[in-house]
Amino acid sequence: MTRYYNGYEQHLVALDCIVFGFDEGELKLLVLKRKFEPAKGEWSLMGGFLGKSESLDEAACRILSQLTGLSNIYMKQLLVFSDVARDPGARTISVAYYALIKIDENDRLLAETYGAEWVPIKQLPPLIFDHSQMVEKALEALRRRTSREPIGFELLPVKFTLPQLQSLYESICGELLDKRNFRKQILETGLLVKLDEKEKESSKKGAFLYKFDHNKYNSYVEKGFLFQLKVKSGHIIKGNNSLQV
Amino acid sequence: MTRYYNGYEQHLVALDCIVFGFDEGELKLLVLKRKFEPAKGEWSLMGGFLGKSESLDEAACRILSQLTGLSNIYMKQLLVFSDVARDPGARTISVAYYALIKIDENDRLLAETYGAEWVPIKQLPPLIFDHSQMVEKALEALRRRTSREPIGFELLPVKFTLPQLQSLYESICGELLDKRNFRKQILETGLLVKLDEKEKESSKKGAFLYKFDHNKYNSYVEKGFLFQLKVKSGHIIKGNNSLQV
DNA sequence: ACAAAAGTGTTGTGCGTACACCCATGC
DNA sequence: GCATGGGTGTACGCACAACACTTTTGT
Repeated sequence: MTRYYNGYEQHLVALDCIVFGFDEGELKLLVLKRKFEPAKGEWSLMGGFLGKSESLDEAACRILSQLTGLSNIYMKQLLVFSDVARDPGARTISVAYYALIKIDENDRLLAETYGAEWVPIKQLPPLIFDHSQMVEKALEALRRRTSREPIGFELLPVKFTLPQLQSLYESICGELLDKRNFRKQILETGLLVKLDEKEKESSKKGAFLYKFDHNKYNSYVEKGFLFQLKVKSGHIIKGNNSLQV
Repeated sequence: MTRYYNGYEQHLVALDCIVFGFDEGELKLLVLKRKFEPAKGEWSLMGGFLGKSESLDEAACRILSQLTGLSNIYMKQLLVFSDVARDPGARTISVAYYALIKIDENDRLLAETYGAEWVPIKQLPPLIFDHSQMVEKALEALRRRTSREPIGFELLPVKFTLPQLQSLYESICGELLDKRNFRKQILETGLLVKLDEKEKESSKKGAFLYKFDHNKYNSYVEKGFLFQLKVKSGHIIKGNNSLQV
């Protein structure tokens, strides 16, 4: 390939990955103790640098997989951070990605192996550089997308109960929702398939398991239907305003 | 500053700017005949490279001002494009920005001076590289933002008429709107100030001019109000489905 | 006088919201 | 038998969509 554009500045291009998971009824974030200078030992997002022969999307997947062993994950570009002094190690620009993970036992072990940790988003430690800002932006993006598309399902196991789903939505919006309205709305979409099994971990009665109908969803999307999941505008119900994500 | 991160690949970081304007009742885009190789002479967005001592936001402003003489513009980061082969001139990644401009006579001359041209978005010529994709994404972003915040006003002169405003919204959503519903909704926000002047260019009767109340808007935003301008879901009225942007 | 665009109100209905009680089970 | 969480239906009010005629003025 002929080289044009000689004489222009070149830059280190980093990627940082905000990895969301949902576990024990809480929205969690995967963070890592940084293994190199500068800021070695401090909490950080999963990061790495863009290589010569890969797109950013590819690099993001590679980095996530290198640092956690995870693959096949819903990932999305968020925003580039480019303050000249954002990284004391060198002038870098960093492209933030966010990822939604269905945490399972396997992933929990993997993350541990790699020294990563799932931290409830309400109890995040301070992160290096501008990583906390990145998390803030990612949360806003997650909220916005959740109200437009059913991406919440990317955070749940294949089989899940309605109370789990509701709890997930509540964690994301930071508001408590009315059980009956929630169930009505979510079932009305026709995108949930009720299974014949019950989950009996979290209650004596047990809750029915559902799965998300990806095929139906995709065919709706092709037809141009939009899903405005209306759960966003739910109201706070029992004086508990302290639910903050 | 100590240098860390040695040995990682460095990259050319380009910026491309999708500049929207609204003129003669149409949504338009500012495009440019490229002045250098590769693809010299073909239509392209306003572009340039990130410098050593500037953030992307700063670079975007600089580039827009260098290529068109425009400054003080609403600008927003859109998305990074990073396919390895996206630019035949060299491996570059490009950060797309979009800008909203109040076209006035002055700007029209400036753009001409710089060899830029305002083209109706319905009649865009093919653009180089992945620039057409960028425009597509920018349009989606514009539509989304328009339904959430009153950014449409960034595209109109300080004083504007309601028919103009409606026509702008129609251009953006690609749908015709009902006059009465539109006026009711938009006036109900309380964000428009009716002036004592009429604009008489486009009709014999003349239409009252309004201005947008930025102060009121900002104070609402501070109080945490959200503006869901509901115009998005307007319906097509007179069988004219051909309005496509 | 007529063409062309600006301006103006009302009504129906569907959706979102609020709300309270029974059910199944494990201990 | 009781505590715990799962599951269910209805009524009200509002906000959105549909809809047609009058006004002004330049030619």
